[in-house]
Amino acid sequence: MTADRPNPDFSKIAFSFFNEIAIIDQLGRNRFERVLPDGLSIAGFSLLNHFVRLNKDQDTPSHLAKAFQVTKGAMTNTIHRLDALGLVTIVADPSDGRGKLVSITQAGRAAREDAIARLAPSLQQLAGLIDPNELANLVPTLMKLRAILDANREPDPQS
Amino acid sequence: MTADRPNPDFSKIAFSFFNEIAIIDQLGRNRFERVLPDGLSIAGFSLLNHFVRLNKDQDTPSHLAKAFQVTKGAMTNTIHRLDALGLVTIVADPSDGRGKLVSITQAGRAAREDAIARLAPSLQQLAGLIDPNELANLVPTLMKLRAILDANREPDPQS
DNA sequence: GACATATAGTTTATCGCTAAACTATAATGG
DNA sequence: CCATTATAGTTTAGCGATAAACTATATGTC
Repeated sequence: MTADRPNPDFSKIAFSFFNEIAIIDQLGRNRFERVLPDGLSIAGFSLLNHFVRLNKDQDTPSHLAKAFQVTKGAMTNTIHRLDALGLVTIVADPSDGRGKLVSITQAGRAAREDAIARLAPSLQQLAGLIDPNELANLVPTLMKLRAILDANREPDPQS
Repeated sequence: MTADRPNPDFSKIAFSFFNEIAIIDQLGRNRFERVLPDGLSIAGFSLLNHFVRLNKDQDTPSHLAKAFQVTKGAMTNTIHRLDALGLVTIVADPSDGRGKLVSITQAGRAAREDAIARLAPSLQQLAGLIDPNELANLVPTLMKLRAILDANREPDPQS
């Protein structure tokens, strides 16, 4: 007897949810971006971090774009900025004439270390303000939601 | 005996948390933005929605910037775009020579209704994929975190 | 009342992102 | 083998946001 249009409660909840998400993203992004060194953005730092965390030192732009769920254009931009800073190198993929291979440089590793050190005070402040368990408990649910949103978006505009 | 630098667990949790937040924000923003009418962005829709929800029909740009936690420049941009679309009007504040007053127009109310209608299928899809309770349970914690982040940011660069 | 300071809004430069058009190379299948 | 189609990467235009510089009006203080 109901439905046909979305449950009004769900709409309200979803609106609140996405609204909080958007503000937290902005505040979090801002908080971290301002302590990052020189020309390093969160996008750049994340890329460097990716190489270190996964213990890779080579990856293709296309694979990186997928891993970070950004468009190829966005990844081109991020990579080129890091390259200009000497934090990654870009070479042609010998086994695929279309492809390139991105590697983190020694300077890139150092920049990542430096960034982490600079992030520390900010994280430390948060650690004193937020219950780690509360935060930890959120993560699995967020991951699930992210997966649902990811799997159910409009046919890939661009992969 | 520990500490001095942030608990490594907390850092990891915080990284995961903000990472999920960023991706969800992007996916959610994208999902909704693409169904919005003509030149209406989420920023614009949110502003129109603000007027209707709070049953206001006048507000100052400065107050709006604070309400949405964006810079004045961002709000100038959003308002001017809505004005260009005829969805709000901007007049000088008679009681303050510096100020302006923004009002939603009849067309603005209609555009909001239209936007909500267009959002419906997307929300309905989500309602079928996500447990509303799970989502609802997240919101209070997110609000708390948002408040903490908001209260503890670097001295307002610009208010 | 005059000067210093605070507040309202705009502008410009920069960044990250998307979308879409474009180039070049690969893979597929008649 | 050649034509079609898919994939890798780049480029351009546009949007929302920040930061910082700037104009104009208010306010507060001596």
